[in-house]
Amino acid sequence: MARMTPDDRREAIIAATLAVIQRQGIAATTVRDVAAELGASSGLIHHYMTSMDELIAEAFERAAGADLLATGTLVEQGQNPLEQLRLFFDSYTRSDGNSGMQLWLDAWAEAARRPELRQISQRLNEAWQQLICGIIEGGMRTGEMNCTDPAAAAWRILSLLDGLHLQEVAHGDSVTSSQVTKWSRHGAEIELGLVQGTLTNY
Amino acid sequence: MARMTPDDRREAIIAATLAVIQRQGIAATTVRDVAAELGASSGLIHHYMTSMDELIAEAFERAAGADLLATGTLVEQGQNPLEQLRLFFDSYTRSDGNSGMQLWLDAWAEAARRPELRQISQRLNEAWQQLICGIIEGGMRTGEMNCTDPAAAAWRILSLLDGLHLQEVAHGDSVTSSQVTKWSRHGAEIELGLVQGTLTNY
DNA sequence: GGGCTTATTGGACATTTGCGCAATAGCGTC
DNA sequence: GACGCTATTGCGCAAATGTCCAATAAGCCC
Repeated sequence: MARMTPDDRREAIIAATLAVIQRQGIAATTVRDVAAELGASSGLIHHYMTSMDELIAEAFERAAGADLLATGTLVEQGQNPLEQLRLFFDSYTRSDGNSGMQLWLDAWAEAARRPELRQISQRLNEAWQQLICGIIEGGMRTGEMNCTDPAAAAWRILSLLDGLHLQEVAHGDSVTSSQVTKWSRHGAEIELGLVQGTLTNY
Repeated sequence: MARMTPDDRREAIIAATLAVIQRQGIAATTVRDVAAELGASSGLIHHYMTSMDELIAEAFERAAGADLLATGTLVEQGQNPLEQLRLFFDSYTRSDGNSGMQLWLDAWAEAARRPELRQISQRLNEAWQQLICGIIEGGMRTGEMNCTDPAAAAWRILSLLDGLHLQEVAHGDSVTSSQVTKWSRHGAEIELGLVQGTLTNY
């Protein structure tokens, strides 16, 4: 393997870890898999990461953080709160199918037993809620949206989305992808006092 | 180890498995751990269970099935759909703190890797949805509740509850237990056209 | 008490895992 | 071109895991 700068190599390792995690899930990811994905030896991984846990935590943060950033950037391009909310749902629902959600399922389950992972998972989830909350507050200022408690509404919208998406990813066909899309938007509509169809037909 | 009836032994194994799962999670549960918990040899486990997956699946089914049955029985005692819905929320929110939900988090995450577990998890989740759906349909007959699609509403109510509860169990303090209680009921109120406070103040 | 059925044992086996370490080789410096 | 630093290798090790199996012994029927 070509010799690299420590910084570059570290990035490459995280990227490779990410690829493996998205393919097999956190629980099934091994040092050897990452090394193979990287095209390097397993010893190299341990030269940069003190433990497997650190590797997993770092990769998860990178992956989940990237999704958040992507959606956040997209939302910013919306001209008004309603359009921002639509962009949010578009981005969230589309995010490369199920691999991203499986990552979250693993993270939530493991959070109870891996403190580092819990911290990251919690921080990112709160950031997602903040993103929605910001849109709602904007919508209340313009009068497009209406609710009594934006923070609570944001948690409900996010949780409904996660809860539905979870069923789709874990069980496949009891809740379908299109139902997740339709139902989560419907939930947001009645939550924010929007006319039915505002988020689905446009 | 004292010799037991196959039926009794099987029960004892499942109980021991459950204890280990609740202590360490599904992913970290091993045959040897279960044997130690049981105070027997590891070989005995395989005399009754053809594989580790079957063992996990059976134990999960027992625990999660019992919760469902308990809530279902409680709901049946409600005199009218509205009271049934209240009993449902009471039962769901109270169920022995977080250990039950952590079990579900493990199950959802592991479902992708353990086919038998996925099947059971899916069946039970659908049963929960059916339970809620039945209440809603009853409420529509009596005119107490109002919604366009009871099945979809049931999935939304369940998913919102799971999504919120998930945050509480995984992250501890970004969403609190009382917020799960309040917010999930609020979601059901607006979902079913109930007056605000119908499910929270009574 | 003898014999039969089978619950139970306890370890063997192959595989996989995270991790460490001595040896190797790539790259910059003089 | 030689030298030194260190990125990289590739194997080895100990521990853990699911599964299997021959040996053992506990209960039951006669």
